[in-house]
Amino acid sequence: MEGRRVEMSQIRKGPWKAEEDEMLINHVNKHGPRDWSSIRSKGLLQRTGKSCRLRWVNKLRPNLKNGCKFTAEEERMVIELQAEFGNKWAKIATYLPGRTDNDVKNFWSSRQKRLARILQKSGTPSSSSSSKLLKMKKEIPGFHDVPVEY
DNA sequence: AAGTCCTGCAACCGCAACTGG
DNA sequence: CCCAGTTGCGGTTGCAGGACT
Repeated sequence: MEGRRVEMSQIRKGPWKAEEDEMLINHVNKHGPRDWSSIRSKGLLQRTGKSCRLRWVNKLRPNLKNGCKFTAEEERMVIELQAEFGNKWAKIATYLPGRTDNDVKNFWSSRQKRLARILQKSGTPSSSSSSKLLKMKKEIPGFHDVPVEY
């Protein structure tokens, strides 16, 4: 039996294909980075306006630092700005050329998890025996840039 | 060599904020 | 002013691929 019928919604979700990217870039080149929902109403793509905007802002826009890790300098800035503004990722991203709010958010989230792991390991003595989740045996990578509390 | 476990990232969701009719 | 549609934001999740056993 066929599981799901082909989406009645006719709205595509998930990873973007190269042709979709091309179509989106083309639209932005013609009309600028706006009118996102017209892309679907004109039948150019089966994506929601939200999805188009997100794709453009995070991956297609020119001058993005895609796929390269945050530098120590960028890391310092994020920490500092987060302390000042809180989780205002879009605002923080405006201080970091080539980085998006999603980049900053992901960076922060990963960092938080990393810190939590380290705390768990060094902090609570009893926890070391509890679950298999705690078998982070080897020393934490990048221990040098850890807390830096302010 | 082959699972299994983790991690990081792309993209989603819900709601808030804005816009124009 | 209200309402409907659109855009912006922050939190969250699913999964591909690397690390570990």
